Amino acid sequence: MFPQKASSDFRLFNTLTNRVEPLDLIEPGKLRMYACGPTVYSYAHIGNFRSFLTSDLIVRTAQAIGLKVNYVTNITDVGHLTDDDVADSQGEDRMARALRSKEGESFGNVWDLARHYANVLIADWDRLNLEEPTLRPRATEHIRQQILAVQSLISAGHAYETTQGVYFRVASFPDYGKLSGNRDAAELTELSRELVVDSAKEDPRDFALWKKDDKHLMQWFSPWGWGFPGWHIECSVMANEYLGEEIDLHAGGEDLIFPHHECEIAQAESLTGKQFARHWVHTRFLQVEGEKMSKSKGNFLTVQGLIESKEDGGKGVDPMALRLTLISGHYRKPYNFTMDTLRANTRHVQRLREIRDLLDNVSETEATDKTVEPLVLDDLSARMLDAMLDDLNTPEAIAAVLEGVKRVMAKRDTLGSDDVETAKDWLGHVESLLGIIGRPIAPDPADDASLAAAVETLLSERAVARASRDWARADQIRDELGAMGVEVMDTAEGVTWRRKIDS
RNA sequence: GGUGACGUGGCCGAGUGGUUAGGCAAAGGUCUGCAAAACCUUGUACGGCGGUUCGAUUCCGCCCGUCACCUCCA
Repeated sequence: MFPQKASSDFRLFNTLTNRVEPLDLIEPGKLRMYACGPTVYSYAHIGNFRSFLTSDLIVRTAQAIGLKVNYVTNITDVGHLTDDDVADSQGEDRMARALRSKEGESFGNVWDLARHYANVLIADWDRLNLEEPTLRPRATEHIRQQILAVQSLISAGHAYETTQGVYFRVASFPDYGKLSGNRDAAELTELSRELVVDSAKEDPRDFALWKKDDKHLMQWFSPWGWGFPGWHIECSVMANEYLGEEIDLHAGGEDLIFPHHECEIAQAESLTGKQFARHWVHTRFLQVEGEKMSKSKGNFLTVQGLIESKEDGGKGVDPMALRLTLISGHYRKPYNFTMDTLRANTRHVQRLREIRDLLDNVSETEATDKTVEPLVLDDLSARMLDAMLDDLNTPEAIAAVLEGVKRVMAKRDTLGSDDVETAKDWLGHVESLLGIIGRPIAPDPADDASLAAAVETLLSERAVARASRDWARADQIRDELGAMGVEVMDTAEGVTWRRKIDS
C-alpha cells in the first residue's frame, strides 16, 4: 500500500487562479473529473496524448490516495468549422475536409470516417496503457441535450437567434474572460471584427450555439430548423449530464483555455448559476526535435505511426517507451520530444520488464535468504507518490523509479524471498501510478517465431564455435545476428538475446 | 497590441536563497575469449545587465531570445 494521504495533499496548478492549489472536492473521497477529448477527423498525434496522459496521471494519482474517480472524457464526432464559429458559407467543416482528402477516400461517408478515427483513438488509448474512463460520451449522441441547453439559454436571455444561427450573448455573462484573462472586450472586438460574417450578431464576441445549415454533411433537426450544434456546448452538456452541475476538475490542452473552456464556463454557469468547475488543468504543447510539430515540417507524429510495426508501415516503437517519453517532462512546461529520449526510454521500460521477469522466476525457483542487507524500496514508493501529488512532478517520480531499478539490479544475484516481495510491491506501485511497464507483450506470432528459430540455429552454431575456441567464427555469427537486429549476451547463466533498439 | 509561459552542464530534464536531482551520451574500472548486459567511479551547469542579501541559478527590475493563446488546433 501507498502511504496514507488526504485529498488536500494532492496539489495541482489551477488555471482559474494561476496558482498551485490543493484539490478541493465537492464530495469527500470522490473526484468528479471531465477531460476534453479530440475531434476524430484524423489519427491522434503524440501531442493529443500528452494531454490525455496528464488526465491519466491525475486519475492514477487520485486513485493511489484512495479517491473514487468519476472520469468522463468525450469524443467530438461532429465536425466544426475550420475558420470561425460564425455561420460562414466559406467556412469548411474539418470532417468534411478530411473526407475529401486522400485518406478520406476510403470512407463512404463522414459518419464512417468519424467512427474509424474514434476506434483507432480508443485502440491507441489502450496501447498506451491509459486508464479507461468511467464514461466516454460522444457529441452526436447528445444532440437532444444540446438543443435543450440552447433553448434554456435563449429563454434565460443568454442567447438569441439570427437568420444564420443561435449565439451566446457574451455581454450577459460578466465573468467572461475569468479563465483566460481575455477580459478586454474592446480588444476582442477589434480583433474579431474582420472575421465576423453574420452581421446580425449583437457583439463580435458572441459565439455560436447552433448553426443553421441544411447542406451540412452532419445535420439534425431543431427548433431553428436543420443544422448542427456549436463546438463549445457539447462539453458543458455532457459534463453536466454525467457529473452534475458542479465538477471538481476539468482538463484539456492549453489551446482550449480560450475560447473553448472560456465559452464552456459562460454557458454552464449561465445555465446553473453555480461554479462549473473548481479546478482547471491545462497541458502545454510539446515540440518535436526543438520545433513546433506540424504537417508542413514533416515532424507530425501520430501514435499510430510510431507504434505500428515496421511491417505495417510504422516505426515499431515500444508503446510504453512512448508513454514514458510523453510523461518525462512536466505537463506545464513545453516539452521537447526527441527520438534520442525515446530510445533511452525504450531501455528503461525494458529494464523494468526484465526486473518483472526476474522476480517471477526467482520466486519459482529459490528465494532463500542469501542476503545480508535487505532490499529497501518503500522510501522510493513514497518519494514517487509525493512527487506526483506535487502538481504531477513526473520527472522527479521517474527519477525515483530509476533509483529503484538501480537498487534491484545491483542486488539481482542475491535476492532473498523478502527482497522479492519488496520488489514486487514496489513494481506494483510503479505500474499503478505511472503505468509504464504495461501488460506482458504477446510475442508477435509469425514474425517472432521465424526469427526465434533462425536465431536459435545461429546461436547453436556459435556455441559450437565457441566451444572449440573458434572466436573468429563466433564473432562472425554475432555480426550476422546483429545484421538481423538481434543482440547477443553471454551471461553467467548462459547465452541470451533480444531485439536491438532501433536507432 | 493583449494574455500567459519558458531560457539549467554535449543533449533531454527536475529543483533550490548557502549542502549531489535523474536520465542519455562520454571517459575510466569490475566482469568477459572479445563484445554486450549488469554494477562502480568521473562532470560543478543554471541567457545578459543591474538591484536586494553576509550570500542568488533560486527574490526584484530591465534587456535579449524562444514559445503558446488571442482564429480551428491536445
